Amino acid sequence: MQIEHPSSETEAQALQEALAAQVISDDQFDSVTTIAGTDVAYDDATNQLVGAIVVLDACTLEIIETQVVTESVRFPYIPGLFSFRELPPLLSAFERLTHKPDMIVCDGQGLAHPRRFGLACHLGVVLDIPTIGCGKTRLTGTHETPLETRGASTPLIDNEQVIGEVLRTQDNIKPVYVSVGHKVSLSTAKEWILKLTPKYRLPETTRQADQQVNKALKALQAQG
DNA sequence: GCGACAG
DNA sequence: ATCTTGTCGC
Repeated sequence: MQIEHPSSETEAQALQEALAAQVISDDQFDSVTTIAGTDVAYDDATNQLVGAIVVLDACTLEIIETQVVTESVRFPYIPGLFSFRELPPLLSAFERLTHKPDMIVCDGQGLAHPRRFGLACHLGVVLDIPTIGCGKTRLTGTHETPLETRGASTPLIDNEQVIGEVLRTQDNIKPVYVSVGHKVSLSTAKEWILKLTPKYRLPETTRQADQQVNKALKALQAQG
């Protein structure tokens, strides 16, 4: 599976604007028994990207399957055009999965994006799978600071619209930025992120994917 | 014009 | 992302 590879920034933006119309921001899924996390890291020495998808049991959060791939960079990192860089390795990893997840939590924004089409939306639309965006830092929008208690949240606003939720996942710890990816409502996305953060700031899905990516990155650097 | 800008 | 200074935040 491959996405279209834009050859310019303008072309990429136009593609996002066209695809953004396909995003569904309501709950459109049945039961969620497995949930996956994704992460991508960059290796300076070889100019390659390492992408990982880890599938967890949605109830016990035990790991069911892991797939890690290493590929050459096809698009530079440009804020707002993040998905064109990270999607290729993630799609490759997804194709290899034996256990296709019922939902995916992405390491980045969904609708909380200048053109309402962040990585989570792009992955969700391309795979037609429910996705949630959960970023560590803000890309766009303004917000009040949520209370310091776990579960507290404030709306993320851009152009008079609610594009996401700033959610405190642990007491006195910096909040995360939750937004709709595809086929999952904002309120449902928020519930899932809370369920996936019983102990740490970031969702277990993201943490496991991050761990796999760094393990592969270390192995890559040990070679040459 | 300057600053800000997911990873 | 990664590294690092220094400590409100507009």
